Amino acid sequence: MGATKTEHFTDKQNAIATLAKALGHPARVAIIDYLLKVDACICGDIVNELPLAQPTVSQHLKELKNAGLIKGDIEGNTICYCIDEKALDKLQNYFANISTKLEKKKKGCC
Amino acid sequence: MGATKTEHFTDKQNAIATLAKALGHPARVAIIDYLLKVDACICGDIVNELPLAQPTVSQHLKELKNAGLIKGDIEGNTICYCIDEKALDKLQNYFANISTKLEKKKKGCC
DNA sequence: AGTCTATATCGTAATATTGCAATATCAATA
DNA sequence: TATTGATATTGCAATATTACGATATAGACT
Repeated sequence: MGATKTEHFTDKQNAIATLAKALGHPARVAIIDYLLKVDACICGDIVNELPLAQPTVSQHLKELKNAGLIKGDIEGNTICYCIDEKALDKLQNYFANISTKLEKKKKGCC
Repeated sequence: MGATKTEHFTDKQNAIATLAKALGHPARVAIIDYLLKVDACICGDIVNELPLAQPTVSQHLKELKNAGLIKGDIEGNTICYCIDEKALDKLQNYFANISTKLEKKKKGCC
């Protein structure tokens, strides 16, 4: 035991959970924030922006990449990371959908 | 080592990470889905809806509650869980904000 | 009081995540 | 081709998460 029973849930639920999990660490939220702040996405200085050692940052970048939240093109010597809009659209849609559903209810017991 | 260095990140980043982390497991996404689906939020049957043992479900509910995503009122014998709109609004705003920022860019290098 | 039902907590095993030093890789450049 | 600079990978220790059986708690109903 100890391993998540992904097979018992729907693909959609697993997909949202995977994306949410990737954002479930402040360093990775900080990375997304930074990629948004920087004008272009030619970024080789993410490591300097974060209060973590280089291998740790590299690992967080890998996880964001695996989850599909960012993509990284090799740009000669450095790597150009940027946000993958598709994944963020998925999340935005999910939460927008929840909000409209909650609007419609509004009678709730609590 | 091994513990997340929350103190090095902003409150906002930590707040989003906490909410996202709470949704970072398919069972918890499934719980939110179920609470949305059910008309009223008088729900004592979440355990029967999930393919997990009762203590496990209880633990997931606790985590959602700690993160502020749901609230639970004791309703005599059972407990009435329902979604806490405030937390979901926070998430929706966060992703909506990202989307508009991404709209404005659009020139990106990737 | 005793029983049933719903939920929480405890204890614990299996697994995953976080963080970093050391090391590897690989393109650019001297 | 040797060196430098940027990033990835490996290996490992500390910690956290996931899951569940056993047990506790507490209201409802005999």
